[in-house]
Amino acid sequence: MELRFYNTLTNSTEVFQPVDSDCVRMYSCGPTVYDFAHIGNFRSFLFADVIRRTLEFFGHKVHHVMNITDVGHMTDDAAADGAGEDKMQAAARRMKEDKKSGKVPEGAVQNPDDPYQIAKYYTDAFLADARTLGVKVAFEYPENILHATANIDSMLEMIGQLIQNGHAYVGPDKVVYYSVESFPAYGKLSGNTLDQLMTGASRRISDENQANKRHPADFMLWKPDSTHIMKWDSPWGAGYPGWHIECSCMARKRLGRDVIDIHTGGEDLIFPHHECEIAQTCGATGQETFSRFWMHARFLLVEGEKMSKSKGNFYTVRDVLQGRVKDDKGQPTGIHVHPSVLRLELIKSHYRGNMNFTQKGLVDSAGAVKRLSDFRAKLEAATGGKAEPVDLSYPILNEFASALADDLNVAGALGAILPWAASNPSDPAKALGALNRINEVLAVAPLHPASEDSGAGSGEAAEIQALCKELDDARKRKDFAAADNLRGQIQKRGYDVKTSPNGTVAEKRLA
RNA sequence: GGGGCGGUAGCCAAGUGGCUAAGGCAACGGAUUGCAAAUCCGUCACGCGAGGGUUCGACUCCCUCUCGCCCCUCCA
Repeated sequence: MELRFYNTLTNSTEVFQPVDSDCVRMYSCGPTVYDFAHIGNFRSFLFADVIRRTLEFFGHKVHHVMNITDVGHMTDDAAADGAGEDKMQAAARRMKEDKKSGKVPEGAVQNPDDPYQIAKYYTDAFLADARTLGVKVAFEYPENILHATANIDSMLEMIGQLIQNGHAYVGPDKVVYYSVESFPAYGKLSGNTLDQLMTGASRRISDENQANKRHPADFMLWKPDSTHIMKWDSPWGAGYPGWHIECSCMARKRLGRDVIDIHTGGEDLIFPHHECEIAQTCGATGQETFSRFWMHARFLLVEGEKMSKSKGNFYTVRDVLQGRVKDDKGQPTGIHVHPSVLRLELIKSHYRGNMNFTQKGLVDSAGAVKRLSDFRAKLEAATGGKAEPVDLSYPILNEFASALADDLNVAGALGAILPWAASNPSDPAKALGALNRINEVLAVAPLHPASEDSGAGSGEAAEIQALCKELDDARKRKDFAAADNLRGQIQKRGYDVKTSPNGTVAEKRLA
């Protein structure tokens, strides 16, 4: 089956073919580790995960690499926003407050003034969240998730190559800049052209800083700064690297190719980040192409609005999982969300449209996850767990695959399998085989055990069971008022109450 | 101002130049139930942001407008 992806580089949907047929090499822009990653970040990471899993579904071997930005970049290279505080310093300040208030566990970060400790704290949190949500590459740390600070050498090497190739220069301020005019293709990815950028509407670039550059769009590769919180020796003085260079270097180094297959990120990274990466890599390698495909996920909205801390709709993964999503009255629901539910919620709509994250959507996704899980349980019961492998000629699998092959149409794929998951297949062993393959991509059923929810406490489970027993007793003696009351109590604690042949059963709600 | 993406029922969300515009949720009717839940059966867009144009025929192609989102500053 032909795989087609929308390529930001050409603004069109193209048939995907790897450069080398042995393996697809893809790189995803990962998180900065100055704070917890939020669900918008994870929409992008999960989008990359779905690409990877889809490629694997179609039989490709995939080498997926992601970066962790732990260099203490300034909030702005040119201090144009007035603050100009180093992000790592800001994190340190926040960390000290959080330690005082007990938000950071005792001993988690010994010394907040050590940027590596802060980076480690948030890196660990990111990896934990990513694994909880089934992001495959997170299980390949540290081989395929690379720290920028561990790769300064290759950045220095690439900067040297760029100077040598005439793509970079040392400005009067001793800063090493990339010369965008030396790279004619600059702007191809984003559609921006140099003259348009020059007259850019933002006007937030300081004149002082611009005076040192040959062109206003020239960007920093290395900044000598002996006062910076994180600094390394270099031929251009002790300092730190520009933001864009790490991805160019680490993709090349770890993937072992000058030209890779797929590069992913959020839509905001198209310009300047990815544009600059292309200029750097191609400037250094002399190739015309850095990545054949550039794929970008649109932004996530929360209840129809931009996510922002001031609006109170800013959620981390753990906020959602631990029931801190607010309902329409602005109160936390208190209902723990199963990771599979959040995963599905964040991947279920097309990546090229804005996604609206809502409490209602979460409940919706919980229903879908439950249906798929119940379906699996039914098939396993019917077959004793013995699945028969099926190929793409199996009708449902074919529909599922066709949708995915068409620019990652997850919603279309779900449209095919959800009614199927409510049916009674005549060949349960084959159906189970199909479900297994489908789940390689979706990874939502069975519910993976990495759930923090599983620690709900055996005490609670026993209590709920006792309440169910009481309920059954009440029903037996036809004390329906008491029964209704007990049912209400159980429901209030986040369980669905069901009547089964073996008496009342309570199931924890998934969202 | 420039570059890019999107607007499909109460909500989420596919899709196609021409059979009856997927699927899910919600809602409604029925079976079932002490009542519910779960489950099962059924109903639910004469319409695809607005207006033009091309066409035998467009929601799908073209133009204009409009709304939303991202970027031109760090940001998934």
